Amino acid sequence: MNSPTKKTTRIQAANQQKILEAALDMFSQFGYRGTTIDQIAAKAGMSKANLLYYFRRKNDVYLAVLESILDQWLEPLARLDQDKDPEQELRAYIETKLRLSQQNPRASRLFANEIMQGAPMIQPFLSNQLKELVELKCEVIQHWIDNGKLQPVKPMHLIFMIWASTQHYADFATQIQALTTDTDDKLYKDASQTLSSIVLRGVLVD
Amino acid sequence: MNSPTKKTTRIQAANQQKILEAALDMFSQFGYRGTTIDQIAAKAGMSKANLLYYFRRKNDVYLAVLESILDQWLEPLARLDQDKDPEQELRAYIETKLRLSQQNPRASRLFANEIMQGAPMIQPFLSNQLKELVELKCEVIQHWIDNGKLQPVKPMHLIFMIWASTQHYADFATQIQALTTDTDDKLYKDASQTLSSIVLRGVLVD
DNA sequence: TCCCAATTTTACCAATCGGTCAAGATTTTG
DNA sequence: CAAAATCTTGACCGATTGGTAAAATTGGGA
Repeated sequence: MNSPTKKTTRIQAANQQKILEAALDMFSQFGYRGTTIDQIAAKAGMSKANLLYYFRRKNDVYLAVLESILDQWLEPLARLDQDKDPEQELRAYIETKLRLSQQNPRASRLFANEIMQGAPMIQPFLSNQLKELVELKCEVIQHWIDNGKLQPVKPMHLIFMIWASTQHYADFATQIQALTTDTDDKLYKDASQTLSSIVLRGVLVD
Repeated sequence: MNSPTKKTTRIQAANQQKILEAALDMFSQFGYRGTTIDQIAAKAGMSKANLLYYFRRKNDVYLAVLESILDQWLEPLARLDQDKDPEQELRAYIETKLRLSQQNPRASRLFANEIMQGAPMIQPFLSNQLKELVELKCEVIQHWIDNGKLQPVKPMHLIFMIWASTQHYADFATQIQALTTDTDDKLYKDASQTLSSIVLRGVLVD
């Protein structure tokens, strides 16, 4: 099943997918400790023992789901291009992050949950891949600042600000739904407009 | 113990406090389902049965901790004063929220955790107290916009932005610690400077 | 169609979980 | 100081949890 030399059968592919979907739902809501194998199995429409035929332990399911979302997390930031216009780059970055939040809020919440639990499973990812990428992109932002294209802000904190304000719509969706009756599309449209205008007006040099 | 006519003894006061402290720690990390009574008791330095002498059920502990932080959540936003200068008010709001994040990150994470679990315990708080306050303060912000003091942004989204970017330092502290070696004080000082400058430059009318 | 591999289900296990209770220890009160 | 009140804890309970093994069922290829 996790052997690279074995073929994945039709049933395996289907069931693994079902399990990962169900697991994403449950882990993103209740975290690792708060989610039971039975919950995931029920959501995936199978028995617990059946689920454990495909993934040996609860931990393996969790890691598989986490791994399935981590590349998504790196990708938008990796796109920030030093040689392009900062206004366009930052606007695109905010857009992409909001699109992610809208299209896969559970992934955002899973990530948030993992971080709040102290990131037991992804500490290497944070300290290596993410750290390297963030440092690289801080240099991009600093380059723009040094060239007089952006106001002198702390690059890392600008990145945090964009992460925070775009992910918020996914992570705190329950709160937001209690506060507004806007449709999803209107909500994200207004978010995009507001965040872009404030961030860009706040960092661009005229 | 929860009877309003009974005196709280010295030991009760001390032990209840210990339990709430320990519970804040555990619930903020693992959420309701992921936290056991034994964990809390161990952290509070007592037996599980002793803990249950003071709080009848796990749910009662959870509610007590939640209730102890919810007023903190309303208070900074409640202070936004329509008759004062928006620059000062927004700056103060950001400052206060960052102070909260720095001084009680666990409360922030507990709140985030409760929201991500679908807010089963605080739906009334969200729909009533918080909603009313947010609507009221949206009018304050809209008033400033109508008087030409702020750029025309969606008030609710400005509030979300400030919440998101200030709470992020508490909620994602593990991630931030992996990305930077700054001291806590330097981190929050830079956060304050960056967030204030971007938000204020982004919404103030010159 | 048959046979074997893959998949699913059932039954089971030890450990943990939220909670209860009663007895002994400690603190408070008059 | 003694009695009453409060506090603490070990033992216990039924239910749940992550997981295992074997039996039953299904799928696929010759």
